[in-house]
Amino acid sequence: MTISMIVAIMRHNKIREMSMDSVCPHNNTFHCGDCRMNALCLPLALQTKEVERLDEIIQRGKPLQKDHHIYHTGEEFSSVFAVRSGSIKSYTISNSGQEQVTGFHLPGEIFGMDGIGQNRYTNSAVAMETSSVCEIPFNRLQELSIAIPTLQRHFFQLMSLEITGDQQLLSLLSKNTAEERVATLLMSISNRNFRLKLSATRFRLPMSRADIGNYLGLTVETVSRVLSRFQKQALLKVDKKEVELLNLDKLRELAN
Amino acid sequence: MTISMIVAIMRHNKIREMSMDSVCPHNNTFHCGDCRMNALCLPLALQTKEVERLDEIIQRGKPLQKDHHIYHTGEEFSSVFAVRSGSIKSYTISNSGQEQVTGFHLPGEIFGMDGIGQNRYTNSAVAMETSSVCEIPFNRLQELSIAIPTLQRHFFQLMSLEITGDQQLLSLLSKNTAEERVATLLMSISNRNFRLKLSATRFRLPMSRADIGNYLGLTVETVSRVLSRFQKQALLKVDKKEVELLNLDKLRELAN
DNA sequence: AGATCCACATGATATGGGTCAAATTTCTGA
DNA sequence: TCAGAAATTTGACCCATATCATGTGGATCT
Repeated sequence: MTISMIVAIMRHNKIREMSMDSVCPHNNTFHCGDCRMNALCLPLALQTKEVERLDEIIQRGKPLQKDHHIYHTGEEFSSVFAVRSGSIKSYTISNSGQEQVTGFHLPGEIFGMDGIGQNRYTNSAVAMETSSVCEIPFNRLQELSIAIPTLQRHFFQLMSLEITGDQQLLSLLSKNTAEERVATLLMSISNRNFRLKLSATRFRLPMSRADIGNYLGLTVETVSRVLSRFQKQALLKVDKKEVELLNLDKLRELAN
Repeated sequence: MTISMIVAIMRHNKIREMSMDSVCPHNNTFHCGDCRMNALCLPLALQTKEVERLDEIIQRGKPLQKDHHIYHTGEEFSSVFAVRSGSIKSYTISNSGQEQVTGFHLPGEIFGMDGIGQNRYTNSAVAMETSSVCEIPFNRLQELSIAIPTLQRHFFQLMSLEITGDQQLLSLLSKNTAEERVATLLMSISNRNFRLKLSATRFRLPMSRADIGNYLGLTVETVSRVLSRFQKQALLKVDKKEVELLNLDKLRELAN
């Protein structure tokens, strides 16, 4: 028995396990209507009947282990994805061959929209921890958008928000110091956790220091030093990936 | 006669002139079908009949003088715009109160999509020279997208391309040197000029050095020094805003 | 349990581009 | 056409962050 066979079996078992875990008792499928995320995710702004139609096209609960890819740069685009649990990292390989982290995706967030423009993904997407995602075939979503104008509008909005988010990040990288950048990322995660009804002050960073640095245009060393400095100033406490924000006001001020 | 009156008259004459210049002989309106840009702009990928329907909703040829704004940050979103002639700059005011240039728009390009997400423009848009733009009311465009799925798809693609473009810029800012950044911008403008069937090697930079620096996350001084250095290395010739690219290979290599 | 590896932390040093200053050129308005 | 303002260039110096080096603790494999 080869290693790849073992991996395949493990993967298969994992899929079973995760599916069971989220299954609707009577018919073995899981619905957007039942998902914890439905107030934040695509169903947002849809009516019950419409959610049911969206439900039909979504392939739910794809489970993924840490470091497993959802798609790679250059692969043919077919779907966008919603994070159901865990966390996903998007990145490209820049012209000069280095990785560039372009985003971190938390539950309820949609990713993969970069693939629409050229009909292939420009980013790769990888699970930063055990995660599950819903797959939304884009052709079906387009059709449905014609039938449900609210959905079309909502999706235009999502893409627009991605644009403005990237532009804010541009501004951050081009005008702000290392401390401001790190504080901004911490506040962003804090706010997104709050939206998820999780603690805004105590959470686990799903990404490595290297990913943080890459995303913020800094080196690992700088990220590490900034976190140490923040801890010394009692702005927060870090222990490995666990963070506790102690002085939200000051951090918010840094993040501005 | 006051200055503002003279300006008003000049402006009026300018409007007349611009309108006349692009007027359809029989009914005093200008159509997408006749526009030089129609192979690059929104009508791309539409059939003749469909272009006529798009035509009906577009307000064409809004003329603008240098430094006139099309919209400001925070204003209610209503339309996206296409550049017909001239060039437009998008920028936001960052949290810390400084200007952040987020894009330069050349003829055939669409801008204003940042407003969709929050129903207000997050950027301001200003003419960098005498320009004209077509206004596309977004509600009408959405309706039309339902009737013409090709248009819906095309618009999704446009937005996705804006996302990937911003992400490439992120990578540029976070990983590349001043020389690489400037070379990348020059090659970008060169390529876009080529697409417009203009010279790829000799053109006028519509933006100031300050705008270039701001866009690329550099100071004016650095931009100026890089251009001088490039000239010393015979990669190009700059005379004020006129540029002639002399060594495309080397510049392309820097831009990678 | 020991060996290996990897993420993270921290110190020492180097440097690209920022900052400040000043000269020069170009634009603008009367 | 001229004066003042604005944009650009260039030089000198400095600093935030990169780079290089080394150490430490925790995880993984055998």
